[in-house]
Parts: sequence; structure tokens; C-alpha cells
Amino acid sequence: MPTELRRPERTFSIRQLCTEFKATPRALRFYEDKGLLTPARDGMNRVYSYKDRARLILILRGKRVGLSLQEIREILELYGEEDEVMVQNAHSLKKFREKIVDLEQQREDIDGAISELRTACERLEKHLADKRPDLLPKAADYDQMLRARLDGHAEPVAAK
Amino acid sequence: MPTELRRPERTFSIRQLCTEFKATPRALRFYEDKGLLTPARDGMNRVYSYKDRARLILILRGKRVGLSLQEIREILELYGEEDEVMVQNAHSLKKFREKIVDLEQQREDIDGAISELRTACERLEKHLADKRPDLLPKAADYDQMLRARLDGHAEPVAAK
DNA sequence: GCGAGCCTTGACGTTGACGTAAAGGGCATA
DNA sequence: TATGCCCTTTACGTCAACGTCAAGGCTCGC
Repeated sequence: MPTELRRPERTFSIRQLCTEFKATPRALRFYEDKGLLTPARDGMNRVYSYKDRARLILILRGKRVGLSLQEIREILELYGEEDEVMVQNAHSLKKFREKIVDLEQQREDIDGAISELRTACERLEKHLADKRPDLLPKAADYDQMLRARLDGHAEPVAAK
Repeated sequence: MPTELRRPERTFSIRQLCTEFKATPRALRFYEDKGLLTPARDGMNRVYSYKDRARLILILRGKRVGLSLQEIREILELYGEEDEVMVQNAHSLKKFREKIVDLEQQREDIDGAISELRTACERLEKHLADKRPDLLPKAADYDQMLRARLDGHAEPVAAK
């Protein structure tokens, strides 16, 4: 086989995906149990396709925004059946619309929480600066941490 | 007593707060157990002050953005002790900063999720328009629903 | 041929955030 | 005085989302 087995038909082992996304095998199997993933098999072993990987990305992001696995599954199912016996999909549509409203609400909540945390931080900082200036951490550290996180995250986690 | 016992010193029963914020008595007692609320007592009964109510609002919002009760408690504690024996608060500061980064990440996730859900909705709508136009819900309904939610929400839930 | 290291399938344990049922007290209205 | 309705505490149950063994199979390298 030639060296070019790059993007298109690549497959992944469970461990590859796990280290790539900082998940655990147990979690991936659990998602499979719940019908969110259905990787192929090579004998006994799971073989994940690029599509599976894409689904996993969606799953993880869904989780981060607070969707239940159940909700995530419903969304994912939409991207497959496309033209199945869908009569009750009017129901799905309604639920999705509601979820959008929820998420917009959540966005506001987050903005609020962020500004509150910022305030709390400022107060703490001032307090510390007054009484225990020795304990003040370097601001630069956080700049660095922030940058580090903003690169990686949902997209492949720095697979070293 | 005069009819004006409005804003300042008002107190609330557990049920009042529950119906106002769509919580359950069990939940409020649970928060108390965990040290997030400490309402006064009238004999055996809990009496919530305006400050307690404010804390409750923060608790509920914290929950909506995915904070654990533990984390929420730490934030709330900051708004009271102000100048206690705080040496390890440098640690809190660090944790809050990290949480801010988390939340900013989460905001991005939500934006992504929203646009994905919108796409999903559009596809579903088109599909339905094609095959089962009879099932299409009226768009106006959602305008209404959206408005209804954007008024109420974290602030008092329409206490009818 | 055998240990290391990957994988598999059960099956039970855990944690957080409550739900739910039991047993009782306090006040009001019929 | 009895019937509700609200409150209380104590205690056990539940649900999601895994974690954590246990027991076993494949395959590589030596």
C-alpha cells in the first residue's frame, strides 16, 4: 500500500480517538450502547471511520453545551435517515426550535456568569493585593494557559 | 401593619420561591444542606429574605451554565466573608480564572451548536415542506413562544 | 511459548442532584 | 373535632454518565 492513506478512507482505533479527544474507551463504548455511534468491526475490534469521528466530535460538543446523550442522539439521527419513515419529525422540529431558544438563553446566562466571575476575580485580586501581595499569581501565566486552550479543544487535542 | 410591605424587608416562604422559580422544596432544602442557602427560621419553618432570594437566583443561573453546587458555593462565599481567614483564596482566584476560560469556550460551543441546530431545522423544514406540508407548524407560534421566554426566565417565572 | 499490551464483554460501583415516601407538627376552615 | 394543606426531618431510591474491576482473546516481539 502506498504511503498516501491520509484523509479519505482513514480509520481509527478506539484508542486513537480517545487520545485525540481526551475521552476514554469506556465512554465511546457507552455512546455505542446508547446508539450514538456504530463503528464497524474487524473481528471483535471496533473500527471507526471518518464519519464516526465526525459524529464523535458532535457528541463531545453537544455534551459541552449541556445536551443529554439522548438529545444528541436525536440530532445525529437526523443526519442519517434523511428520508425514512418520518412522520413524527414535525415533533423533532419543534423540539429543536425549543432547544435553540434554550441555548440562546444559556448564552445570556453564560455572559452573565462570566461577568460575575470577572467581578469576583477583581475583588479577590484587590483583596489579595492589599493583604497578601505575595500570593498574587502572575497574570502572564493565564495568558499562556488561555492561548493553549483556545488552540486545541474541540478540534484534535494536541496529539503529541 | 400598613399595606406597603413591598420591596425592602419582604420575606418569602419556601413555596413562594419554588413557584416563582419553578424549583422544588426538596431542591431548596438540598441547597441548604450543601451550605448554599441559610434562610432564617420562624419556629420550624424556613423564612427566606430578599438576600436569600438573590442567592437563589445566582444558584439557578450557575446551574444553567453547568457549574456544580460546590463551585457555586465557593462563589457565593466570596460575597460574604470578604475579610476572613483567607489564605488559600489565591487558589480560588486561580479556579475562577480557569472557569472563565471554560465558559468562554462554552460560549463558542453554544454558538456552534445553535447554528448547527438551525441548519438541522432548515433541512427538516424543507423536507417536510416537500413531503408533508400539512405537518408544518406555523412560524408565528415560535415568535410568540420566544417572546414569552425572553421576558420571564431567570427573573421571576410568570407567577400567575 | 510467553509476557506485554492492545482489545473485548459483562457486571457492579460511584457521584451529583435531587425524587419520593414515611411520620409527624401547626393552623385554618367546615 | 375532623379534614386539609402546608411545613418539617429522616431515609432510602433513582437516573445519567460513566469508572472500575474481572475474565478472557488476539498478536507482536523476543
